Amino acid sequence: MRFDQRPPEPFADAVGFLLTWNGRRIAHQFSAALAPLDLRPQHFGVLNLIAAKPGSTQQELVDGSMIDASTMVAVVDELEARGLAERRVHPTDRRKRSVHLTDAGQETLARAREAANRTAEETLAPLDEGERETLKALLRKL
Amino acid sequence: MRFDQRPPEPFADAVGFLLTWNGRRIAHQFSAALAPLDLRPQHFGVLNLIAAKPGSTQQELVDGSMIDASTMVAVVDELEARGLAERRVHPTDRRKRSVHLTDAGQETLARAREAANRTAEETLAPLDEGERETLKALLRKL
DNA sequence: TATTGTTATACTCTATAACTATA
DNA sequence: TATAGTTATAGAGTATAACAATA
Repeated sequence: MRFDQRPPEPFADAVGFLLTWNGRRIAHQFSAALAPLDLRPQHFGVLNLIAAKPGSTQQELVDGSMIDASTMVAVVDELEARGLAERRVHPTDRRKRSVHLTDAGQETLARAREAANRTAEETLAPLDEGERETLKALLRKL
Repeated sequence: MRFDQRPPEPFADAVGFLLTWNGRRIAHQFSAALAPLDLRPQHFGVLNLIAAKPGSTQQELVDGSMIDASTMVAVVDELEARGLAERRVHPTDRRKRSVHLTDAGQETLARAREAANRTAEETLAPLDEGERETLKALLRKL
């Protein structure tokens, strides 16, 4: 899908289309903003979840995200392979793994958050502060 | 991706996330609404383009949509195989194909438009008329 | 029996590149 | 040489189902 052109006119009138199109466009830009850090949106989301609750089990990460169990394994695998997170044995249940951030993971998360904020700022530039709040409120209502 | 649950709280505060999530959710519902007619959103879009300009070449359909040329071949193939559209020889350029709707295509398009409107109505139910206009205006600005 | 994590696999969707026939 | 349409193929991304270890 190309985002370098305006959406074709016949469609630009439908709210649903506008939402879908803008949603994809923003997801795409967000993804591009994380690329220099070698992260995809999923990694960013999971890093945030771990930071919010260190020692989460993978099941908890699945519940807190919209990623299914087998994909979560792959995401945590990648984070672990790159030294951003680590699996530890769970204190009371040997089936479970407690997932924690490493120091490198903390740093990478901080930089990713900066990148995310910068992109959000760029994307929302056409809207002033009040308009952003209005948009957020409307989207929450949906 | 599951849309049967609310988005996880830590993310629900970011406008970008809300846009992406709602965009996907709506695309998903739209897709589901077209499924009984055995159409995917792409088919619907292309049917609309043909209806707007009967006899369009596939290149014109590509330019008017966000679908690339090889995918367009597949979409038109499917429409043609199901008797909704047909390729005719182009009057002046034998490389080109003029794509037209059949009567069945017209009817299916009409029913698809109804389904699309119905779904849009359901999805946007939480918003009153003024709010919908505001949302549309904000999304156009982005 | 049920759950956690895992693996292997299949499936969807789309883009890329190469080909043909025409211009 | 360039363009319209086509085909074959490869890639990303995700979901499904089956499995081992543990509860």
